[in-house]
Order: sequence, then structure tokens, then C-alpha cells
Amino acid sequence: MTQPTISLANRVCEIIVQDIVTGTLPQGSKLNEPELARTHGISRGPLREAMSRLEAMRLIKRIPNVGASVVSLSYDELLEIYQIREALEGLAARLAAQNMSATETQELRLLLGAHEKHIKQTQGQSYFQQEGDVDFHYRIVQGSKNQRLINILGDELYNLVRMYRYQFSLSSNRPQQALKEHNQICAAIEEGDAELAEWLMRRHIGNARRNIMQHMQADATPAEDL
Amino acid sequence: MTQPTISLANRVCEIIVQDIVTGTLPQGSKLNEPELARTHGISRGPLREAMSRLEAMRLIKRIPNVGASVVSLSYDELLEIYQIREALEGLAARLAAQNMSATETQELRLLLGAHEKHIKQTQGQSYFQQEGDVDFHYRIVQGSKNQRLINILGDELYNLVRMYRYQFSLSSNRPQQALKEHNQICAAIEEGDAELAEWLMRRHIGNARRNIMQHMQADATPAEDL
DNA sequence: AGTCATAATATTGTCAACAATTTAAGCGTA
DNA sequence: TACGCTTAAATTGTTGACAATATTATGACT
Repeated sequence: MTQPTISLANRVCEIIVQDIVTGTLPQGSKLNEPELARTHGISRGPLREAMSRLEAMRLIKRIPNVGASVVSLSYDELLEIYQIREALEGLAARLAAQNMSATETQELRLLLGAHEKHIKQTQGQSYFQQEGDVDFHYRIVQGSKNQRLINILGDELYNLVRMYRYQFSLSSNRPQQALKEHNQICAAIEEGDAELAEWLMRRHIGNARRNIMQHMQADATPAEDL
Repeated sequence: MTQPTISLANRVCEIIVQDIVTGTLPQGSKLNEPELARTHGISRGPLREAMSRLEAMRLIKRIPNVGASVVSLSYDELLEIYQIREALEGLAARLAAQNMSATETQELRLLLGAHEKHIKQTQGQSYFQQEGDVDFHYRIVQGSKNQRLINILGDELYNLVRMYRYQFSLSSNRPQQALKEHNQICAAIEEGDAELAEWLMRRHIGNARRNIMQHMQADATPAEDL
């Protein structure tokens, strides 16, 4: 994230984050401190520091005197996350409509253009689309200018959302519909209509949540985005 | 919190949390690792672990190779927090109306009775009232049964709210009004009216936020509660 | 006198070894 | 064979010392 070489703990932390998100470190697997330290060529001290951050990100679960394991994902927890996203990103959209700069909204519009192009070219489910969706939402969150909101969503929730997408193969089954909703939200922000932006964002995430719930009770093989 | 003696880091962490909240460790003050470790009779290893948790709680701010300082409170950040509380506790109230058990609502009602009694006896601003308010809100949050929501509010936001109250002397200037709003929320939860509970909670916290904003531009000497 | 470079000090980052607890294995007995 | 206890191995928690970086103090030069 930052250019100057930070502490070993930070660097290793980011690597492990990626390993957890992508499933290289599987769900529920135990993290052996000496082994992990040796793997990354550092000592146990910085590694434990990195693990503290992973715990703060809710990516691992620690039990005193027993050890740490990668969190196990469940549909119930995914719904919990989406309930929170609905409330928090609704707020973010409202604030973004009030506080986003002209250049920021322009960049957001450009991003949507790129998404549209990619959806037309590659019919859905690409890596780009998944990350691109996170990009869209994260830009709005940043546009809220509420630093604490940015931290909560960026540090705690989005990594978990990415993790679900990778490991549950949550590629969108309605990319064009999601894009349409993104465009509506973007328009509301451009016009500075805070109330509408919040309402649209809440409905947008609510749609995704309801979609998850359907596939959830139908089968253990889901298909969902946003 | 838990009965068996946990790790040194946990114990010291809770002590430092209290020191920060109450102002024993002043805002912006630098945390000297060897000194703090010596003070609490532990080594730097566990102390750094404790500091990582304080960082996750947003009570201290760390800069690589420079050190950690207690956060500095500002009205802008207080408003940020209340914006988030409005969204998140609105969600909590809605879920609580759906998921709270009968015994939980009864206990909530009892708590409000105790508050009423205390307000009549001691006209406002007591320590009990401040903590009692946090109790009320935290019970609703727990009643939501959304574990992640409980963690975010309990671990990150409520400690900061308590910190503001202690150090800005944010005793309520409208205790009876706040109590009335609490009773309304409690009634909506008892009746299982999720929508109303959410709306009332959002207005309740929104009132507090607007109250803060008034005193904020008026002077640097505020008076506000929940 | 003021400012910049340099050296001394203090603080953070990192490491390897020790202590305490937990987990697994081994053994004996019913 | 299954169960419980004892003992050994492995893992986490903790400590003190060393290395790297930042902060402060000192002194030379304009």
C-alpha cells in the first residue's frame, strides 16, 4: 500500500491476508507460529504482531494458549456482513453525495464505463469484475470523507467479502443488473441527491443479500455478486 | 471479562484501556514502551501485543519506527462516530425487535426502571447515568444477535464514546428526554415492531448528534449525552 | 546569532532462548 | 478392547539482548 519499506510485520501481514483471501491458507486451518515464521523468513516476534492485525481484520480467530486459525466462513456470517454493509454503505452513499469532489465523481463515472466494456467483452465472472465491484464500492466509501467509516469497511469488511467471493466462487449471475444499479447510484451522487443515493445503495446491497438467502436455502452451491 | 487468568497482554490491555478512557493517559501523549512495560511489570513483548489491540480499538495511533500515541479527540471525529452509530444502532434496534428473547426484553425494561429511579434521585450527570446509557445501548446491540455488529460497536466505538464522555464531561443536559426516548425504543422492541424501533433509534442518536453540533459551533464547552 | 552537518542518545524493530501450558502418546488396569 | 492416568513432545507465552531507525544534542561554519 505504501512505498517505503515498512516493518517486516506489515509486509508479512499483507502476504498472509492475500493467502487467506485466496484460500492458499484454507478456512479453519491452524496457524503454526514457528512454521509460518520460517516460511516467511522472519522471527516469531513480528509474526505475532502480524497475527494481531489479522485478528483485528477478523480474518483469524485466536484462542489463548491454544493458537490461531483461519476463520470459517458460513452463510449466516455472510448475511451478518451484508446487513452491516447495507447500513454502512447506505450512509457512505449519502455522505458521498454531499462530499465527493467533481474529479472524484468523474473518476467514478470512468470506472463504470470500464466495467461496462468488460462485461460486454467477457460475459461475467472474471477476476476483474469481482475486484472492480469492490473498487466501485470502495470509492464511494472514500468519497464519504468519514475516516472511521473508511477504516471499518476497508480494514474489516471488504477483505472478508473478497474472501467469500474467491472461495465460494461468488461470481455475479446478474452483472448487467448490478451495473445498472451502480449507474443509478452514481447518477444520484453526481446530482448531490443524498437521500436517493442512500436509498439506492441500501436497495442495491439488499438485493444482493436477498439473492444470497435464496441460493442459501436452495443449495450449498451459491451464485451471487455484489 | 473472562474468569480464568488470561495472558499478560490481555490483562494489561484492559488496564490501559481504562487509563485511556478516563484520561489517566492523556490525549496525544506518547506511549513509551520500556516505561509502560516497567510500570505494569511485564516485558515489551506482551506490551506490544496489548498495544496492537489498542490500535485495533482505535484508542492509540501508531506510526512505524516512531511510536504510538493516545488518539486526540476532536468534534469532527465525534460526529463521524455518531453518524456511524446512527446507521449501525438503527440496524441493531431493528434486529433486536426481531430476535430479542422475552427475558432479554424484561431485563431491558428493568434497566430503564433503575435509570428512572436514579434520575429522580440524583439530578443527572452521575457516573452511573453515563455508564447506564452505554448499558442500555449495548443490550440492544447484543439483542441483535449479529455477532459482527456486536464486535464492531463493542470493541471499537463504545470505548471511544466513553472516552469522550469522561474527558469532555459530556453529562446529559436532557436526561429525562433521553429516558423517554429509551422507553419508546424499548416499547417498539417489545412489540416486535422492527421498522419503528430502527426509526426511533436513528432519531434518538440523530438528536444527540445535532445537539453536539450546536454546542460545537457555539463553544468548546459542550454538553451532550447519548 | 543563526543554520546546517555531525555525533550521541533514546526508542522502536527484531531475534533467539527460556518458561508455562496444551496436546499427543504410552502404559497399565478393569 | 476401552478407559484413565502418567509422561513426553509440541506449541504458545514471555523474557532479555541485539540491530536499525529516529530524535535530540553538540559544534562548526556563514
